[in-house]
Amino acid sequence: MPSETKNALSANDWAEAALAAIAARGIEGVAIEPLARELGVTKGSFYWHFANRDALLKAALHCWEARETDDVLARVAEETDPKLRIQRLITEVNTSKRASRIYTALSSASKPALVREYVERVSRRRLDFIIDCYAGLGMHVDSARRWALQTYSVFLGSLQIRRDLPDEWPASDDPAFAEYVRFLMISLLPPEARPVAQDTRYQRVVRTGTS
Amino acid sequence: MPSETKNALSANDWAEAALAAIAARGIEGVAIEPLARELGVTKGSFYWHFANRDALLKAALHCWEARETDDVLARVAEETDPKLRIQRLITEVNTSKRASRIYTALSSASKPALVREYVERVSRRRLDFIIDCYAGLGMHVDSARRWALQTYSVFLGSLQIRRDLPDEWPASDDPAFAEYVRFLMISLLPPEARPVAQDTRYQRVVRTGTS
DNA sequence: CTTGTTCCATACGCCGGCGTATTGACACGT
DNA sequence: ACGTGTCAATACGCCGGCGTATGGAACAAG
Repeated sequence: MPSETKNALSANDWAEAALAAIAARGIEGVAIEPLARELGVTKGSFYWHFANRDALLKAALHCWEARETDDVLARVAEETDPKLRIQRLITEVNTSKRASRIYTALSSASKPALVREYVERVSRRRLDFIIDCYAGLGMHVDSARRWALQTYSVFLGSLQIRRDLPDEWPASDDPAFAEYVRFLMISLLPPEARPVAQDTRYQRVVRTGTS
Repeated sequence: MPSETKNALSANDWAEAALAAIAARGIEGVAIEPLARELGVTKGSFYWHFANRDALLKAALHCWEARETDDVLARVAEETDPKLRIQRLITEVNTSKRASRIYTALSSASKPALVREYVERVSRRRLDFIIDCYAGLGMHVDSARRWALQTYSVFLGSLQIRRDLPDEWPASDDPAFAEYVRFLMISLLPPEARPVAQDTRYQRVVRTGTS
């Protein structure tokens, strides 16, 4: 019987620690002995739970995929209105720093082919989801694909900028941040789906030549 | 006298090889002995040109910064018209795979503080340049900043997507690629600066026709 | 009290990469 | 011919991480 009693470590504890290590030190930072030290144990523990380092990586990637797709996408998918869905996607730009660090670390990893497999699957599921969001607005597939590519690019690029230039990125409580989100709400939605209220100046700008 | 005669290796050769290694295997892939093997020499050569591994990294980063800012930005800056400048920036999305791999590898690197310093400087110079482009269109600084953030995000995100989902990204000769670039040309320019010719086609595409 | 299971510690051999020290092979001026 | 400077090969010690082997503590069941 697996026991969650006592202070014994579980395989999941190791996987979580591995994810933390990826976020902190990259994929190469997932080393057995340092992790064991952090967890207050020795390698002996690890090799009881896992066959080798690759098995640990696989477990960690499994956790990551679950959280990064099933969880996040399900959270956004709660919103049934396609327009509000996209808006929620945009605000998700401000996700945790940890999540973005893990993503870039995995994306830049070249060593185990295993990693690329997970990254590709997660990316594809995300992109497909966004394409569906835009398709839900009634546009053609090709068009939805373009809009989705742009929106996903903005999402990924924002994570990157927040990492590379943390000072340039407005904090969540900064009015400039809300301003930027509103800006994206307009930019990343096709004209006929754009929010109609708020800033009339934006509307005047956007509606040039239309109507 | 430094000699470019003979088949002797120069420090620059090592720096270039280091950049190639970063592109291929990440920052951790910059290891002296493997690099020496690739270059057909041994460590003895390396430690004559450099004090240690960090010195090599520094030299490689220096090359990278020069190429990634001075060169690229200068190439775009040839275009004096701000609108055409931005358009040229957009087409630069399709830069070399190697450049994007190096960038993500460096950006995700956590170990040497040296790397972050270079990444931050390059990123800032790029972003400032884009902000200037939009400011050149006559918009306010705050607005230019928002547009620039969006455009740079699209740029970075596109590199990421090309890496994570190479299949989803249209090839340069694919008509879908030209289509997407035109789409971005419109999306990433404020309405009053958008190309007029394509405007009607854009509207037709966006309309939810069933055809 | 023995026996078995679960979880971890210790000790070991191995390998790859870093950095140093020493030596050697050419190239040149004198 | 001889030294001097340039660039590279060889050999060595070190360290950190991987994986294995073995032993042991805790605990439950009989």
